[in-house]
Amino acid sequence: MKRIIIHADVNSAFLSWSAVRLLREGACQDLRLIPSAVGGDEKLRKGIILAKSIPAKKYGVTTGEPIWQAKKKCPDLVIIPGDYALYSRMSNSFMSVVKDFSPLCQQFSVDECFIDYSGMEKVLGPPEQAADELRKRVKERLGFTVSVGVSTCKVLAKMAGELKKPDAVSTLYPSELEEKLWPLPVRELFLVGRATEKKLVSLGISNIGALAHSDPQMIKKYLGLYGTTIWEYSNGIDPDPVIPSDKTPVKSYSQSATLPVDLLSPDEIIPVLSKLCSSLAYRMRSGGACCSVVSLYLKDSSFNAVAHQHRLSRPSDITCELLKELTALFYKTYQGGSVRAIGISFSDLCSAEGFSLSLFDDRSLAKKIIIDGTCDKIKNRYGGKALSPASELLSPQFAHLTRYEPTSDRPRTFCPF
DNA sequence: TCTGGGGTCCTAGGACCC
DNA sequence: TCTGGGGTCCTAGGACCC
Repeated sequence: MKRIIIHADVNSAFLSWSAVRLLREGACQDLRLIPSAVGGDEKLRKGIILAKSIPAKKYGVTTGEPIWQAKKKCPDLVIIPGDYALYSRMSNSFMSVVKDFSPLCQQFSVDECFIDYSGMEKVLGPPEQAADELRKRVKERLGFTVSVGVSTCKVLAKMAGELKKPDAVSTLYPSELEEKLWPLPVRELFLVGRATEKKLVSLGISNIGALAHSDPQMIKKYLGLYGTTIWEYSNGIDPDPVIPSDKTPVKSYSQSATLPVDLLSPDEIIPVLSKLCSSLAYRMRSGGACCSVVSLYLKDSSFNAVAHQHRLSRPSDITCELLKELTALFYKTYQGGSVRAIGISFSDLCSAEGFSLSLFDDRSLAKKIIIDGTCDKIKNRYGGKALSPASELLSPQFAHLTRYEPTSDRPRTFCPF
């Protein structure tokens, strides 16, 4: 059976989603049609471009660049703030339409997915026709556009979608590689970033065709396993199957925050660490997981980052245990000076099922587990702001770090641990 | 005026064991 | 006194994606 993969990608997702919402609320201007962008808050030192409209792209505005720099390129650029709750709802709506179209789909990011269409031609018609049907359905039901790519493997379907934007269907079958893929700069290939581009160019390889025709042993010698992968991609080889999203386990949880002001001492930093830890531990428990490795990174005002990690003697999902480990890592990492950003992650995950129960023999642990469980129930019922570490009283400016917890307007109560 | 946040995967070096 | 090599685990850091 011939393999057919379809890839769908929302055009300028964050910007489109905000634009659709504003139009529904009565705005007369469609942000997608003028130079515009979604940007972070400059006052909170998060002033970068998160998504831009196609007209903004024509001015050279790029995702990830500082807002002031983008405005230099395009003085009339309209900047709107991000709305993550909206994006999460829009992403879910998008995936519902896709799943309705075909259950054999894999969500690849907030605004992208793959569908395995193999063997479905007899029921739903030629893949190009089906892809166009999906494009129309999303536009009619949700009001935003997608680019859809069709090919015989995931990487080519994804690259196909890049060929024509917005609101379009493109194919990139193996027979079309020479015409459509190979003339493109090597940087356009999936997984070729700035560093790899530099190495490839130094080897005399500047377009995808040159990579496809190069000696794979030589590429492997310079770029390792990764080199073999991109060489295969350039030749349209990608056996990676479409795995439904509910069958792809989460590998790690992480949370980080750039602070509105630099912090200068452990007394200021530890409360933030505590906040991140309780928020992330809650998220991990909600996912039914325990971790065996905790990591911490600190970024100073010069953007130098240091990271340390530690393997636990046994897996844990208990907030105060995780915080104890993170605090020890902090003192190992922190050499004094200013801290601009702080991040933590929990990895090497295992299922929490039955695990906590086995720790109940230890009375002090049992207490901690009960405390976490009670806090989680309160958060689930009354929202993440219903409970906060008492340390937050000393640093209320960091209250916004819990954006992954459920929201509620109920009054907050401080919890003494 | 600078430069977010959440992920995955790979590599390399050191420790340790057999 | 001087000397092996293979395997695994742990940790730090980098590259890439959206």
